[in-house]
Amino acid sequence: MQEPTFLILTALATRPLHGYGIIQAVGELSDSEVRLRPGTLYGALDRLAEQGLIEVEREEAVDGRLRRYYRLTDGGAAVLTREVERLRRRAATAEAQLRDRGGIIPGLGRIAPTTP
Amino acid sequence: MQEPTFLILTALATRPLHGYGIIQAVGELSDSEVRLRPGTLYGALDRLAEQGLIEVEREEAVDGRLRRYYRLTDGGAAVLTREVERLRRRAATAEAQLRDRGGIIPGLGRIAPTTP
DNA sequence: CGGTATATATCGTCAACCGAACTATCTGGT
DNA sequence: ACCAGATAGTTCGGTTGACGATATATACCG
Repeated sequence: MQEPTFLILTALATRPLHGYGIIQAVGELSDSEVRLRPGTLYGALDRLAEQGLIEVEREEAVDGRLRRYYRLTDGGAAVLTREVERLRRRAATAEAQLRDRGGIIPGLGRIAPTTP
Repeated sequence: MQEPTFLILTALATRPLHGYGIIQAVGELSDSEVRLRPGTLYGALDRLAEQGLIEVEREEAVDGRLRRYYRLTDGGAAVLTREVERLRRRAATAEAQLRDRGGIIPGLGRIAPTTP
């Protein structure tokens, strides 16, 4: 799962949102690091709905404009939870490897100290 | 950055490795969850070298077969470090959102405003 | 009256990953 | 002696998902 998809699920975790609301929520959740584009969003929305991770909660007509609200399904929440654990494991593994940067020589121990 | 790329950099963090060694290391680092394919690896290797995140350390001819060892550059280590922090932040954000699933906190009521 | 914000849809493109096939050598088992 | 399997690298074609751009439409503010 890529970052935009992950953030869409994250945004929908607390409450149902419509497309534009998701774009804003993702911006806030990522400290404005990720700006979701419409092309990314609506493609992802269709895909995630097809996979059953999200579903249309309701469709509202506000001033003649359609607002389609999406909700995270239980299945989607489960997938997101697993993904969170996955990210944590990856981060921990990489950090451990980075701490060993410089490497060791068997029998001699570390030659390059872990530079703080 | 996607998972295979992330794991390649992770594998190279401790010591230089040749292509096949990277495939094995990624398998171990991911608890056999990720099996890197040659097509993924060699494409990523070229790309990462072009970006300066890794570099060819040396080329060894063992029994007539070439072994090309790649090393993580300082720039690559910096990028990987930033990526680790990014993953942690994403994981923390998603977890916080998931905790709010349903949105009601007993005794306090809803913290975040409802759907606009 | 024009710019910004709200809101959704669609198009073509590109990067990255994936599976598979191919070559080649060394090692271990039968 | 032979074959399977591990080691090691290259290449190709296909698919997915993200991206940028564009289009449409209304509301609000200065």
